[in-house]
Amino acid sequence: MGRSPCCSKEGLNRGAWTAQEDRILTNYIKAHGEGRWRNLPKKAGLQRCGKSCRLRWLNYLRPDIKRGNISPDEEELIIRLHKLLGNRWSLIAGRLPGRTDNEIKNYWNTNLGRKVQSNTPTNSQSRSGHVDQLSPNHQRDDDRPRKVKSPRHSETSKMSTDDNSASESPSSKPDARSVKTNAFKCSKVLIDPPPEQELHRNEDPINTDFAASAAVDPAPTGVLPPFTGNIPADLSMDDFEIGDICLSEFLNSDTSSIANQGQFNSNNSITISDDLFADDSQVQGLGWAALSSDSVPDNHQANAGPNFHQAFASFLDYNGGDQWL
DNA sequence: AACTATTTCAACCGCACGACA
DNA sequence: GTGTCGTGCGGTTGAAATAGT
Repeated sequence: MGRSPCCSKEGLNRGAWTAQEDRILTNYIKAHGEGRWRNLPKKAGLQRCGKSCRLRWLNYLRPDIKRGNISPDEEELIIRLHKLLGNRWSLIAGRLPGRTDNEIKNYWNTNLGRKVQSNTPTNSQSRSGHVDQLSPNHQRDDDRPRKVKSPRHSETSKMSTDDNSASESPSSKPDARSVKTNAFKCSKVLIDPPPEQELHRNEDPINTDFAASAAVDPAPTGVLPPFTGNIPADLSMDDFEIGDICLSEFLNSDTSSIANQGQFNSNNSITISDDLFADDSQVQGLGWAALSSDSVPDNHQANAGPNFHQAFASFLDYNGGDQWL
């Protein structure tokens, strides 16, 4: 397609940003807002590529960036999300307020990838091609003690942003949801379906065996049963497709908005709102997610096995006992 | 103290996608 | 339908920091 490069690279600064460049970029964006990255450097008076400006802002200068070490809770969430999503760092970042995809990617490559690998002795990384992205100098063959993480403040850019974080700590924004919210690139997510006997497939929407399945696993309509354990071990990444938009929307939504999209029923089925059916891609996505099938029945009611039910609940920050509707 | 090896992570790169003309 | 623009994504690189000798 012969695209021209995003900017002429001649005469542009590369490498680490200086405090002055950070200041210029921050001031410009505060005054003019984000976007138009290609023209931004020229207008702001920066000798930088537009992409570089965008990256610097998104990964470092934004006021809602959370700094400091990844907490154990965040780490656990990253592991769980990575298990479901693979290397879709922006999606994962969307569930970690204040964290960037770049930061999570780096953290995974330097810490979690190895940790997860050591916890899963056999071929856990080969399923979808992730957990194998360690660059050569990241690969280690033992469990030597790791260096204590310490700040790598350069004399340049870090200083300016530390000021930033000090003045606007994440704790002052308890409701910050995420740094990035949209991620549409994921084309396929694969999850093992629960064991066959746990799937209440809806072969015939008119004549389903809901009564029988509800008797096996009763739960009040509209209320998710508490999920206290880990993701079921038999949930893995094969044989099961989820559409892009559905999953990203689910993962980037709070439970209140999800409540408008679907409802868990007493028989472990999910009833999907008409709104979702307005978009075929979402229908397919949710259909696959709920049914491990590639269709959704006419009555908009899809069935999910208990395992999938629980996994979804956990990923959506479900807090036991909350009402979905 | 000096040097080398290792680790970390900010920044870069190429590509893909949606919007638009 | 085609090409371009604007943007976002995931993979990779390499400078700097740190640990080890």
